[in-house]
Amino acid sequence: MLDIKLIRSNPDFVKERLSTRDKAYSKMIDEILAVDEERRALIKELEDLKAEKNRISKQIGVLFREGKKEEAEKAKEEVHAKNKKIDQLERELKDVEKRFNYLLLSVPNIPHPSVPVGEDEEENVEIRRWGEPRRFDFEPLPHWDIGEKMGILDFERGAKLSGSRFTVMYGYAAKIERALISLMLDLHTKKHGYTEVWTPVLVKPEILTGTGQLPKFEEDLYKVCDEDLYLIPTAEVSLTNLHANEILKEEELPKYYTAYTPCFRREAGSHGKDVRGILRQHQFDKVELVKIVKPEDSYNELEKLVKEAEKVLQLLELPYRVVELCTGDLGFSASKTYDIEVWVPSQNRYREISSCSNTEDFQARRAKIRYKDKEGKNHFVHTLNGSGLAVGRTLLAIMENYQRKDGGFDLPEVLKKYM
RNA sequence: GGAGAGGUGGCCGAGCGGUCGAAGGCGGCUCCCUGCUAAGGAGUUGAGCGGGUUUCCCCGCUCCGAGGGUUCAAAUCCCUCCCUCUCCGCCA
Repeated sequence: MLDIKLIRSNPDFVKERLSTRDKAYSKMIDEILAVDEERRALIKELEDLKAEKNRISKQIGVLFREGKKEEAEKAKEEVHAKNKKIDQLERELKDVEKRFNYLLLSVPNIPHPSVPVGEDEEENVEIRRWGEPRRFDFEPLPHWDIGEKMGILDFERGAKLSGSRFTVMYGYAAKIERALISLMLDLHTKKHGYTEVWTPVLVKPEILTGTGQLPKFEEDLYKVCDEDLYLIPTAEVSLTNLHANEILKEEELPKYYTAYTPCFRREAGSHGKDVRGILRQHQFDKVELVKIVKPEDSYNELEKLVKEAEKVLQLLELPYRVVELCTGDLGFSASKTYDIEVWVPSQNRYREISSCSNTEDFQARRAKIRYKDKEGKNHFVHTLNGSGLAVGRTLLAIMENYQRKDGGFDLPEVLKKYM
């Protein structure tokens, strides 16, 4: 959520920056400003009335004590009248506030000035590459062929149990999945200073509002029936909201959290995209990294975060590149995002395996995560998140990059001790 | 799921219709005392929003688990919900 004070004091700046995402936001800002004005006028009127009412009410107490019954009764009537007006104004304000909040919650974050301006992923900027894509002396197979032939990936039965984009894994594949999770968690906790966390995967709507998935992206989420709970699309949701509505002490920062969780996404709007294999599933495993830091540190921390995620691919010796997302491809909550893309031989291109973002105070403001500085003043923290990494996609990358001519595949050296 | 108890400021804990944003204690901060430390003394110490002044000062509104209700007036009374604890039941 953007600071309404910023929108109020500098609407042109906000519009200009948001237009690099999409031109349509300009109109939205104007609407917000109009509703905000309406809202504040109502608040002023209401508060003046209440102040008056409170004053008289206190008097009534005094009058009764002094035995001035008649005067007290007269004052009662007066308050009665005020209450009627207050009631009406309060209803109006509630309406206006609802509209105001919805609008404000629907505005995306302002891209950092360093983010390249562009329309879509075509205009993302490659930052660096690591590793050489392997040259095969045979035609490399897609992982679904390898997996089915080996009898370790079962798409048919996945569909039987749950529908399309669900997969069953047996034996070797299931075990590698588990080994990868351990490898990643060990790396981040032992080498990068993260605290391992285990979280619920069902969360309340306000939690998803905190990180930005709601109210705008409800169609991407699974909601349980009979209860007001949603399945998390990423552990970023649970981890970041750990400190929702808290005021942290300055010396508690930074906080580094990592968690393995399954993630659930409806993949609405991705019909026909990546339908084969395990690249895009409704349920997938991910090890997530979340940082809660002081504002002045957040961009340094973002660079570190990307490198921490990259380290996993380096250990697994999988070739990858890092790209910086352009304004048009930036996620709703992010100010700046680096994607890590792993080499996928069967597609002859790099595919996203991690997304690392600094949301600055955008999520902190929604989730009310603050810290108290040495002078006792409260500030919003900055929150960052990144995949470290998407586990299913890592498995897929291993299967394809390490595949052999005989239809099997080798195991990266580091993984062997986890098997 | 059933029965009971309870949810108050950073923490503990009093208040049970007006004088309560809330006693008291602990903790934090400032000052005094002190050769230093400990002890002692004095003061101060919640958050959000709106407005004024424009800086860190003032004014107003709101917040005592959440939401409703009664009342001129609710932390205090009533209703609903949520959460915690104890016991029972069920269960991986």
